Amino acid sequence: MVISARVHYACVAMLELAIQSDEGSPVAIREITDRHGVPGPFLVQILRSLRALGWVQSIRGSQGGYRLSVDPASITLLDIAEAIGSQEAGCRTEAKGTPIAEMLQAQWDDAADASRRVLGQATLSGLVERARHGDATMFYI
Amino acid sequence: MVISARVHYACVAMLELAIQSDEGSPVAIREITDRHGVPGPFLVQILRSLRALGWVQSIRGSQGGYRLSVDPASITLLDIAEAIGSQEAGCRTEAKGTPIAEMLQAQWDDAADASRRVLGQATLSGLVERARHGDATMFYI
DNA sequence: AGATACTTGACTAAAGAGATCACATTTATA
DNA sequence: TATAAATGTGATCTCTTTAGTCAAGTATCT
Repeated sequence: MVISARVHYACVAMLELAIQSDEGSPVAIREITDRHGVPGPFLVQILRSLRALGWVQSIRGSQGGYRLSVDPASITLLDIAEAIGSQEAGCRTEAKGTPIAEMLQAQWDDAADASRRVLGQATLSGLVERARHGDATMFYI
Repeated sequence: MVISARVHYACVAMLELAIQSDEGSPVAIREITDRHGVPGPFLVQILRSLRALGWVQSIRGSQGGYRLSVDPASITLLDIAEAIGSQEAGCRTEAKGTPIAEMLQAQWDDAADASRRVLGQATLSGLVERARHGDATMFYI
């Protein structure tokens, strides 16, 4: 499970949208880039992917922006990492299927599963809750 | 924890040496490449790294080869992955230290730790034992 | 001597990550 | 209706890492 900048930014964006999903107005890209120092055009690219997944909705024009279009309790960091990230988990060794290689592969898979289990339990809503209770500086607005 | 081909091959090599550590004669690179289809010159490069770590010993000349120079019970897959692999675990996000970013970072760290815990328990001797008992085809010679 | 096997250092090709840009389109609001 | 504020789209670019290669040299057993 490799966490690239792309995946990290995608999670930041989803969390920002989840936090502000109560309020009616959509969130502009600028709001996110300003707060997190994410390169603007790069975030656009990532939001496009998120939109293609049906997880966010975009509103064009003045006062436009993005809004979460799914229940934040139904999306985990694992979902985002697997949807946005590229490599198909673990190691693609191929080569010859010797017993040693197979045994190793099983270990790599076990390790990857352990990571996945952790990330699969972190829902957006859970993280938002945690942030709200744990740290007062989470309240913007 | 990313398992590159380099790390995988390093583990294959260490396991091969561990299996044949009983016998007096060293193991030639050819024996390993023949059995596992690893590109020869690439394996040489990897064995150099392992030698620099003090984990294997090389014997030059005819009838030469490599031999394990540490207790196979003292080396885990995690040790090999961290020594041979490049990236310093997890995600180097930097950017701004917002609460969201920190919270995410903690999750990435948790996930990486979960992987490490799995690999940290897989010692070479443990794997060799398992292979010997679980699968008769492990016996070469 | 000669075959076998490791030593060393430099080198290359391909892929992926992380952006960046220009230009088009949509919409609220004055 | 003009305009500013936003997103939409596709192409492109550079840098780093990964995987793998090559050539020439050195040591040792038989």
